[in-house]
Amino acid sequence: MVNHDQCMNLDPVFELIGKKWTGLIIHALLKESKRFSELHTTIPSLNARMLSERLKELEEKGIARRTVYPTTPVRIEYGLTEKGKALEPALLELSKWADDWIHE
Amino acid sequence: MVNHDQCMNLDPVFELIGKKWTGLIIHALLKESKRFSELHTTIPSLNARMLSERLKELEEKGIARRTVYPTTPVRIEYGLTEKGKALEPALLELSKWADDWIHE
DNA sequence: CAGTATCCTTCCGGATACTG
DNA sequence: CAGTATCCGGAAGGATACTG
Repeated sequence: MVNHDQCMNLDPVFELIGKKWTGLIIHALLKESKRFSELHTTIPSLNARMLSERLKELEEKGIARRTVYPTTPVRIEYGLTEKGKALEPALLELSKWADDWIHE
Repeated sequence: MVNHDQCMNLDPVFELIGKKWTGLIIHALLKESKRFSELHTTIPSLNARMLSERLKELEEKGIARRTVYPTTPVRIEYGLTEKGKALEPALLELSKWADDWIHE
């Protein structure tokens, strides 16, 4: 569809992680796996429907993983796959850039 | 509005560069300044209205700069500011991640 | 060449209410 | 707790035609 150009690989990246909240969710999961409600309180301004939708997308993209622990009551945790964890350096660079250049 | 949290600085970043085409445009300008039509042919699937809109946004954010050379005919070039150029490491990391993890 | 104007459809995402 | 269903307004963005 598009020419082979070495810069073209950036477009899919932003389609994967450019949506609202996605970066925040990934960042929150980088440190450790979290339950739905933990994510919910970590990012208070993000409502449940959005969170659910984003998590489902991240699962489909192979970035996040949903694990069910059959305890009583069940414990459901979201964590990152290798692919997801591999985003850390990039997010770190973005974060650094924000520190340097975004002053409110 | 939201709690002070060290991860919160990622949200504005994606608001700045998360929109469709933005990453591609910045990447294209990293190597060298380009004219409108050059950008247009570099990213063929991006139409003129979008390109114009994104460039205007990037200017407002202080990431790109529009320079008019009063030659005949006038030559208009778009380049990156220091702030824009500072995004290179982050884009590189994202690009690396794409190479490693996005196989069609 | 370097855009702008207009139209029009799809997608996004917030609020709210409900479920096992 | 961990979500899903539904509704709905507004923004995003593609196509096309036009301008100095």
